[in-house]
Amino acid sequence: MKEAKHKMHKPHFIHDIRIGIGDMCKITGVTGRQLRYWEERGYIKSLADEKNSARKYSWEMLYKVGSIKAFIDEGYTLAKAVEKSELREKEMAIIRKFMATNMHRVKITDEELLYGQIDLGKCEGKKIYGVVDEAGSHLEFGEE
DNA sequence: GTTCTTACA
DNA sequence: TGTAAGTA
Repeated sequence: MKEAKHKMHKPHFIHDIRIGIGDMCKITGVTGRQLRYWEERGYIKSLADEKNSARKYSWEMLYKVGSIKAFIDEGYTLAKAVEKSELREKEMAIIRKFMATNMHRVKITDEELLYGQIDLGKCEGKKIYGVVDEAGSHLEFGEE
């Protein structure tokens, strides 16, 4: 009961989404020919449908295909696009881990422009804030 | 109608 | 990578 804790998703969660190749093409703009080739090269994976041999894709693959497609549209070759996509996903995983522990609170300063102040905790006694505003984004010390 | 594999341009 | 052919 406890080992499955992280797998206990409700049916409607995105992790249980299964997308057919047709929808994958419409959503990402990648052709079926490309999807089969990418899979053949080991860049992406698909789940074989129980009944026929039709492919089914997970939410993770939908995201990955979209990511690869974006890099290809930027001019990267398929191999480079996959490399960039996988690297970025790992970087994001690390960022999520960090934020899960260090992002104590986000104060929204402008809902329209999406500006805010992220409480990143303390470092050597000083409060640290990640600030996103009209100037872009930067770090600030909190006053104490 | 959709998807699959194979093969050719 | 696009497309055509013949299936399931």
